[in-house]
Amino acid sequence: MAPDDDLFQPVKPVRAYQRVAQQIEERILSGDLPPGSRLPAERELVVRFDVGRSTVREALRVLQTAGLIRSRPGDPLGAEVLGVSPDSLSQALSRLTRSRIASLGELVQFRMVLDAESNRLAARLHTADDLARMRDQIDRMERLGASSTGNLHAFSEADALFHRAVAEASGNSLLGLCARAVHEAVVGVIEEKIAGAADASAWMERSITHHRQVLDAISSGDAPRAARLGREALYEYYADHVEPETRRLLAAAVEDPSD
Amino acid sequence: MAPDDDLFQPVKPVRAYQRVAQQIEERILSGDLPPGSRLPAERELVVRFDVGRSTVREALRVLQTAGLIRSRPGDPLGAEVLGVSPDSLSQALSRLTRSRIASLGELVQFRMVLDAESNRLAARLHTADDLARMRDQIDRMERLGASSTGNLHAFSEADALFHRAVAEASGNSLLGLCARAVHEAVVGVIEEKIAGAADASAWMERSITHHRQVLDAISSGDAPRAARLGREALYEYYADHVEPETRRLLAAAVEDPSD
DNA sequence: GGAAATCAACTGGTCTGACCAGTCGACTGG
DNA sequence: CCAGTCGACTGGTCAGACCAGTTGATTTCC
Repeated sequence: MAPDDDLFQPVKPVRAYQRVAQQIEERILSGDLPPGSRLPAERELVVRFDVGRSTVREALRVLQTAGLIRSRPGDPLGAEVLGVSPDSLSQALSRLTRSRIASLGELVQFRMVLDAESNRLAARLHTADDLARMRDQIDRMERLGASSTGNLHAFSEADALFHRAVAEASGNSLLGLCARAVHEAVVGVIEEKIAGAADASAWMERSITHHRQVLDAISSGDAPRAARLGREALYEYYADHVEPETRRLLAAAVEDPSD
Repeated sequence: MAPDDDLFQPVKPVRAYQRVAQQIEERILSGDLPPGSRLPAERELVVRFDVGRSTVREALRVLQTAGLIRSRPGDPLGAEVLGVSPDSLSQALSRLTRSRIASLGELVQFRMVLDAESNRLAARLHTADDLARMRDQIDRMERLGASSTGNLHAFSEADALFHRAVAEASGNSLLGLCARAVHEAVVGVIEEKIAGAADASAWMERSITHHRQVLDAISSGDAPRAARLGREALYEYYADHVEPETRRLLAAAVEDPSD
């Protein structure tokens, strides 16, 4: 191996706040500071790291932006460790979309891929427990839908939990995490545009039917059908809301002849 | 619609630095501050926003962490606007992995899904230009491989450009961006463990062959085959390096009967 | 004795003012 | 015309102060 010019590399200055943030992040990611535990107070960190308070605060700001910690004025226990969350993921995705680097259509198509693959893998690798969790959420959705109080919040929470159960069954948490992040990014982009557009109870009805079909496909191990159902549902739901010029992307993604 | 209790929602305090950061981010994402343009100096922002310098600095720190701006001491022009970059995406993914929320196996499996879907869509939607770009990179890889100088850096750059070309052809930039982010996260996790392990020139040889096959499948519109090739290559390359207990995940992902 | 009001000791959020090392452009001396 | 100097910036850091809010112990009042 010829050590041509890789021997010396440009040295980049490391700011004090970076060293502080990195040390704390290391402790959190390694598990030394589990979620729920508390960081020392800012003024305490100042003496421990031997830096100024502004430096500590910039470090904490970075960690907070990354969703690793949360701080609240007046809390005598110090900042709370949250652990790793997909928040920063969805934030990054939402930025990509809002800056029009990625269109809404791409976002939805991306989620179609993610959901379809989650469903496919879940159909293959699920356990009885996984199926029970999914069934529970569908039952809950049904109760909420029947009561007609229009409690959409609880309904979409059950929906989220269903998807989480599928992601767990798939064995790949990344798929579920990313799907959730994409979903949040989509919501952040179109927001109210959909919110009250359609008749809520009719929509809930359809949603429940769809979830039942997915559960059926997964529990019977029909991977291709589970995947296709995931894609179709998203297409049906979002196709009318994406930019016309990207709709063909969705169409290409939904009509997958391989399954 | 029953406005039960959604009428009033808990009000959450908005910090001064958040308002500052949000205003600047808005200008960047909207295009008012295109990449390459400059922000006013910190002390200038202080008077414009009418806040303290620490507040301005925390706001800039947040934006810098998100990869939206870059600042350098002494620069009389102020912080440089970078525009939206996928850096924060890969950073978020890398954190998920390092915290062992996502295992290496999941990461690789995730990339299998991403690459396979990129290839699949590229096989359907490619243009002649796309194909030319891919061919260019393969040619470049071949020249680099033949010269046997072992310039791995340039080789992997050509590899990255090939994948970017595929992502562009697929019409979904998100797929490529995420794949790249995952790739960086994987590299960050196993790093040298692979670097000099195998014979470099033999590996380049195989890599070139694989890329030729993918290009062939894409240009002939054979979507299922393109997808399968993408999965298999990753499996072949990484299977030995993931944790044994997650290898079955990879196996489940690679042997997709649907294509 | 027990519930309610009070208070002191914190917390994080913000501001001010200062100093440093580095960068850059203009000025200056050859 | 070029090299060196110098001063006016920059961002990075620190110290110290004040504020509003939370908290828990203390005191007050029924």
